[in-house]
Amino acid sequence: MKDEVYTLLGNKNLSKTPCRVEILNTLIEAGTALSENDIRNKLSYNFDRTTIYRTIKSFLDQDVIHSISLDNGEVRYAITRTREKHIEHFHAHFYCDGCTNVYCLPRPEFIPPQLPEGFVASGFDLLINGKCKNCHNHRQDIW
Amino acid sequence: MKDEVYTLLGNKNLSKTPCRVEILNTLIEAGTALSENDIRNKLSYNFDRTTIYRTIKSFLDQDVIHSISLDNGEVRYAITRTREKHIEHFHAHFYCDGCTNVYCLPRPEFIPPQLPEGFVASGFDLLINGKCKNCHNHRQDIW
DNA sequence: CTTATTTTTGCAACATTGTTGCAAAATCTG
DNA sequence: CAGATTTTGCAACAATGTTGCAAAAATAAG
Repeated sequence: MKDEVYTLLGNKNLSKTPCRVEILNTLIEAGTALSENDIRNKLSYNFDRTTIYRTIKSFLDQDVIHSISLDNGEVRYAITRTREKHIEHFHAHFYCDGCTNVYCLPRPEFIPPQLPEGFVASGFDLLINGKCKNCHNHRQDIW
Repeated sequence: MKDEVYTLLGNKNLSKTPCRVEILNTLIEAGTALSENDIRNKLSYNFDRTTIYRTIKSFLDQDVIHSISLDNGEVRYAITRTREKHIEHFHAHFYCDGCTNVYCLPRPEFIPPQLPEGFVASGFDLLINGKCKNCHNHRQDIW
C-alpha cells in the first residue's frame, strides 16, 4: 500500500507529495488503466489540472506509468509493471467494448506481420478489443 | 485520378464538392497516412477548419478513410483499401521512427496473445514502429 | 529541528483539436 | 432552371496539452 508507493517514488527520485502519492496509489489500486479524468475524480483533494498533468508527465518520464491511446483519442494511464527495460517497446492492451475498461496484457509473442521490403520493426503497440470477463456474460456480438 | 475520386464519392453518396474532391484526392495520392494539418497544407484553397473536420468525419462514417491514433495522441488518416467489410476490425500500421510517416499494412495474421481467463477478442489494432525503407539506410539503433 | 536550497503547486494564459448551431452558398434532383 | 437538400464558413465552446512565474511544500545540510 503506502509503502509500495513511497518506495516506488523514492526509487525514481520523485518527491513524496500528496498529489503524487495519491495519484500513484490510485493507479496501483485500479485494476485498469485510468484517464486523467478518472484519476482526478478519485482523488480526495481537488488538485489543479496542471499539477495532475505534470504529475502524470513525471511518472511517464520515469516509466512509473505508461499511456495507452485509444482509437477515439482518449488517453489512459496504467502502472508499468514490466521488469526488463526493453519490454517497454512491446505493449499490448485490451479494450473492453462492454465496460470500456482497458487492461494491460502480458507481453505477447511478437509475430511480425509481413512488412514491405526494406522495412524493419523495432517495437509495436497492440490494442485488442472484445469483451472482458464480466461483460462476456451478457454476450452480444461474438464474432 | 479524378475519376476514381468521383466514383468513390458517388458510391458512398457523398456530394462532389471541391473540398471533398481535393481532400480525397490528396489522401489517395499520399503514400502515407496524413494528419488533418498535413491535409490542410496540401489543399489549394484555404477551406475552413470546420469544413475539413466535417469532411473527414463524413469520410470516416462512410469508411472511405480510417484513422490511426499514434501514441502521442496525433491522429492520421488514410484511404481505406480493404475490400471485405469485416477486415476493418483488424488494422495494422507502421510508424517510421525516422521520417514519422505512417503506412497501412496488409492484414496480419492474428495470433491472439494469451488473454486473461474469460476475455474474448473480437478485433485489434496493431501499430508497429521501426524504420521504413528510406530511413533504414541511415540506420541507427536496430534492435 | 531550523534554515537554505530545490521542487512542486496553483493560477493565468494560450495553442490545438473536437464539436455544434445557424444562415449563406453550393450541390443535387426533377 | 427552380426547389429541396447538403455543405460551407463563421462564431463559439469544451477539453486537453503546455509554459511561465511566484508562492508553498519538500528535501538537504548543518
